[in-house]
Amino acid sequence: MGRPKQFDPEAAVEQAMQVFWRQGYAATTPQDLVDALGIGKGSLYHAFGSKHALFERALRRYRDSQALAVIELLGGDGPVKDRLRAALLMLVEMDLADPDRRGCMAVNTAAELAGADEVAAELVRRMFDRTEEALRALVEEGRRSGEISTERDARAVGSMLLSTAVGLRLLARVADGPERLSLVVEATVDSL
Amino acid sequence: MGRPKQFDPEAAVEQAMQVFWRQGYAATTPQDLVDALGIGKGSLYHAFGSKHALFERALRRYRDSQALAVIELLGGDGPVKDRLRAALLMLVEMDLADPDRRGCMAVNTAAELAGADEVAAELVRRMFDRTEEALRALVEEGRRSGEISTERDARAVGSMLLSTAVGLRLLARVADGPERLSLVVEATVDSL
DNA sequence: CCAGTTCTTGAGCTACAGGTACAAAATGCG
DNA sequence: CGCATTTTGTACCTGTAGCTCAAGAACTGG
Repeated sequence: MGRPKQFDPEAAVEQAMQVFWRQGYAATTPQDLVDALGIGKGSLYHAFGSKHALFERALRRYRDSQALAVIELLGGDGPVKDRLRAALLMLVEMDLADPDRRGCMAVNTAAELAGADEVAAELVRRMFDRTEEALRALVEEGRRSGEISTERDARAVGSMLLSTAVGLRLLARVADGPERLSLVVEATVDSL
Repeated sequence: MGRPKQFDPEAAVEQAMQVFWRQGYAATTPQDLVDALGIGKGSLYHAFGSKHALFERALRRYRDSQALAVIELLGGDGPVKDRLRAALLMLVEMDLADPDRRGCMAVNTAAELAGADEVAAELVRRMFDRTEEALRALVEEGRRSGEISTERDARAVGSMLLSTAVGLRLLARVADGPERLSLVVEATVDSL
């Protein structure tokens, strides 16, 4: 029924995600989006309704593609500390390899919109919650296997690891080299 | 020597800092600034030149007033761990007590502008460097007094603490309560 | 092949961002 | 007091943000 779409909406959201990720919400103009998606302005608004709605879809896409990837990495096998180190190092490498140094979109969104956009804030909150949950599960696994001390509360350690990881990704935005970030990873793993 | 200014430039920069801190750079309009500073648009541009120049001054003011306060807290006396805990808890309390939940302006600026504004990025980088340096000095003091293990590199631990503190302040932007953040502080201090 | 539906494009719209121009007003100086 | 100098308020300017709409193109069912 009706004329078929001439573009793939998912691909368009993907492109929008890349732009929002690089520039943030406020600094991204409809023209930026039109250029990146390769469709007319009318199509954009017809398909997505508003800049904000498109941002929301982009952020959900980020969650489903990027944020989950890290969590899955934590759930692999092998020594717990090795998994944690591998996951953190992957973040560092990804962040530094990105020519635009965009860091983590959830982190950037928290910093930019937490106070003004409750929908975005809630999405980010949940992403953080999921990540923290995965970290806590990893810690508990390590406690069971004897790799991690049982002295400290697993929940507290999980929260601390989330905090460190979030800080790591923010520092990656201004870091002038990999040394410091790698040190953070080592010190963090060693602290368990 | 000409007509004297009818407003205090430093007080104006202070107000501008509050606005930028709350809303970020891109989301702040000249009108917002005019309203907050209580001066005419002509005076604003005559005195500060551009929105960006005013932002830069606001960020420097943030560094000199806010960022240095934390560093000074670390340099007090008493047990090292107590000082660290007190400093981190103060951050948490301040961040949660703020009705606008603005978090740390340096962190927010890093997230918003690191990729697009080298001047701002450099300012933030230096703030982070100074904080990290203070944390490292604290760790070294703790090592000398026997409060902190000498197994791990002091520089690495200092970087890790910076990362955790930065993460903490970002999480404060979306946190729904104090529990989790307090857990992070305890786990961090206990990890030393 | 026509009716009804959905999509596309680009022009156009209102409001405001970000800044400039300028003349009036307020000073110190000789 | 006249003068140069600086500040102030307001009007004004250009460009663009963010969105809407009209006109038509591409489809489907009957």
